[in-house]
Amino acid sequence: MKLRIGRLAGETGCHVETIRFYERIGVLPPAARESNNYRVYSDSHRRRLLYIRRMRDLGFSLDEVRTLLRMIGGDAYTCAEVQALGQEHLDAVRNKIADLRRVENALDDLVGRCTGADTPDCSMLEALFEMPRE
Amino acid sequence: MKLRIGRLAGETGCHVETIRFYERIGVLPPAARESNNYRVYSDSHRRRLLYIRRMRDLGFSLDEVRTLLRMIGGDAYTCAEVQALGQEHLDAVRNKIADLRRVENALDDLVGRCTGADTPDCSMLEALFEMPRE
DNA sequence: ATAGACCCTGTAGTCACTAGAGGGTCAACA
DNA sequence: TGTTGACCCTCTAGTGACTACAGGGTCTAT
Ligand SMILES: [Zn+2]
Ligand SMILES: [Zn+2]
Ligand SMILES: [Zn+2]
Ligand SMILES: [Zn+2]
Repeated sequence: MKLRIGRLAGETGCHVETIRFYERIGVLPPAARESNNYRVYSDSHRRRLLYIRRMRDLGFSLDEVRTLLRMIGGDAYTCAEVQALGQEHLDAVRNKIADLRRVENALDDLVGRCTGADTPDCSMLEALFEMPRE
Repeated sequence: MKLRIGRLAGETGCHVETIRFYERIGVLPPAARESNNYRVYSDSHRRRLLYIRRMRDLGFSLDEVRTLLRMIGGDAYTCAEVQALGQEHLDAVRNKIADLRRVENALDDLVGRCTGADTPDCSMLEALFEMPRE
């Protein structure tokens, strides 16, 4: 029921420092304190932290997390707004994947030129020198 | 032949500040100076900068760039070493792509749950609250 | 009494830039 | 001649999302 920061970290799979960091920047509400000034957490904190971590796992920025938390907290949101936010982020992820695939192809091509020999002439390096930009 | 920082930036597609930054951290050798203290660049600087930018476009870190520049400069490298560096980076890129595709699938699933209605009940948010981690 | 596992605050470091303050230099134009 | 504007300079601080100390306090067990 009540747990200290180390146990909360263990149960949510994130570092103690990260929890304190989230409190400092305001995405987690301040924890209650024991008489020795140790933080104590309840189940609602644990749920909220898990929620934050799941959003972070999906690549949402802390700003986006804050936005969604505000929407939920105030109950002043619509499914359409949430969907728009999700779709926008999904588009960003897809763009990043496309970028990385272009990089992957270029790199694959470059590495493929290497003979792997123990000599100081490397066609990958030469190709890099002559490659056009962008 | 001789060009100032603004023109070098224009020709290489990078910002003036970035060039000064590269000089400060030592990936670009210090430029010569005019009597008014303005930096002057020659063709070898331009080639080196283009080379750096191409590596950065491929996602190599500045540390990796430094390593490769050192190898080339000293001529004390083998094709096999270069290939290993390239392959390692390619593997990292592929891992990142795989991560992002998992994220893409999860997000696609979540966004697909939304009805897009103007009401404050959203199955994406609910699913997020119940999702397992990792 | 002392070791070890916790906890606290506060600051600084990471990466690769980017932005800004506060100034100097130079050519052209009125 | 004065002034506008495009350049250039240095130095510092900010970005995101943590992470790593430094330098302490607290609590339990041996
Ligand atoms: Zn996003
Ligand atoms: Zn090679
Ligand atoms: Zn790499
Ligand atoms: Zn919805």
